[in-house]
Amino acid sequence: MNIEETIKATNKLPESRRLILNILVTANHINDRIGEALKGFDLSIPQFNVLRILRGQKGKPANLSTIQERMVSRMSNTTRLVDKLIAKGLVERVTCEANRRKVEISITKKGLEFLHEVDPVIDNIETEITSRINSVENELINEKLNELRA
Amino acid sequence: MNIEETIKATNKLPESRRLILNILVTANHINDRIGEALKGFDLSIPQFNVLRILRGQKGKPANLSTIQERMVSRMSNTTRLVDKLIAKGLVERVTCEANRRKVEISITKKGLEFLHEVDPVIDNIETEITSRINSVENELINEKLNELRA
DNA sequence: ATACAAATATTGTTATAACAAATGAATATA
DNA sequence: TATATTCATTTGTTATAACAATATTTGTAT
Repeated sequence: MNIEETIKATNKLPESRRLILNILVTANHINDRIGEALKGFDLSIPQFNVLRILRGQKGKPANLSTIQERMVSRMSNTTRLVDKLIAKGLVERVTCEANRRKVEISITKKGLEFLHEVDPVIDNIETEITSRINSVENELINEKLNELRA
Repeated sequence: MNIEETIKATNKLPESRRLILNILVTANHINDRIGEALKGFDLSIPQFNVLRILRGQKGKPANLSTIQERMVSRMSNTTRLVDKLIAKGLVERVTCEANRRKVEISITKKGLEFLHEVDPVIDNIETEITSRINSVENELINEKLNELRA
């Protein structure tokens, strides 16, 4: 289904707006699918995002600003987001000794095990969605999206 | 800049996740740009979205469910979103005589004039972003995004 | 007609996000 | 060294979103 149908646009959209809307609607669709799956794990998308970032650190702790700059969707209060993950025992935080303004945040063993359970569910969704186009097309869209953000 | 750099991914991303992340990050980028511009008009993105939907009705009022199914980002409480627009005098609501469960929502003259001011600002952003790729590429991405949502 | 179910919107409540201000620590400057 | 400035995070407050429950009207079956 094309975007015009999807959002039931009544009048013809200019080419620029059509692409913009399509990207936004598609992103929304993806978020809905992933968010729905994460609900089964009592995890929000930003929380999942932070967990993956911390795992990506491979043991090395991250401070708040590092997390923020790597998040898909930048957010104002990452502190409280981390608080939630700490409350669940998935993450831990110690104040950095070298620079006591900073904090060192890292994923716990429990957090890693938890992610390990969640991963395949999300992987399935991601591959299911992207499998509808081929590798060449995938790569092309990647390039073009990069250009749009340039 | 590619997504790996943009989100500073430490390890190589599988092709499926890379595309998914790229779409999400790009959508976020677009929303940030548009949201920033709308702030000058004291308007949120969903509010702007509703106004455009109502204008698209060309005089014919819309009820809540119609608005919801046309929104880029489906939301649970459209009632209160419309309330905000009514408070600003940009929209009006009367209960539908034919089916008194429904309401008839329409954009006011003031709302139309207001949109007319906002439009060029958003148009500029949309064309500025999309002008970085050509028409053929634009069309191709549109098609492929449609397939991803299929 | 009456009762029951479905449609449509609203309201209440709780969680999350956005924004601004404040804290505390490090660094630069005089 | 004292003071100001900047940095990194936290906290308070307000706005918005998500979720569940509640009207209210309509449609349907008996």
